[in-house]
Amino acid sequence: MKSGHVVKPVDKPDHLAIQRAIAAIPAGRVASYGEIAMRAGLPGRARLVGKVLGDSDGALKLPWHRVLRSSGQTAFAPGSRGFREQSQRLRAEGVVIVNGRVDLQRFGWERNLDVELWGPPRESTSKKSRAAPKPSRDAKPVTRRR
DNA sequence: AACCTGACGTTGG
DNA sequence: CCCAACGCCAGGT
Repeated sequence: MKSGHVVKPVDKPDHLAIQRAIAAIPAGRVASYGEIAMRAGLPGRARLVGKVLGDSDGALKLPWHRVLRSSGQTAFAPGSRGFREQSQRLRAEGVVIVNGRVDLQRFGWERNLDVELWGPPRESTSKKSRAAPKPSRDAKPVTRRR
């Protein structure tokens, strides 16, 4: 049977790669659409990641709730069904959400070492961050050499 | 085929 | 921090 005029929702290599990447996010950690695209070998294709998730729409057993925007916010409108669903699932895994936002420095799958070692870029207009880069509390004993 | 629409991201103002 | 402009690309009209 070769007349495959019926294409399954997801069977493209790119989609499969994305699904694998999402499935690989450890519980209790989160990753941005861009990171997933990157891990899937598709840099710059964050949108495709959203597409895949939207199409599958929970049909697949993927940890979709661990995928956030690069800002640390969910892709759903605050207060919406999806927003609450995702928030709840994340909290259930121990992910802290403040103002509908997750600190990617702490819960990101691949955290940014630069920030952990050098602290936030430039002095934020905030009150702190003067002379105390102060690594994240759960920052591992990164044997910072050099 | 042109045009619009996204579970997005980055840069600049 | 908010917003606009692009960049990106698969699908639907």
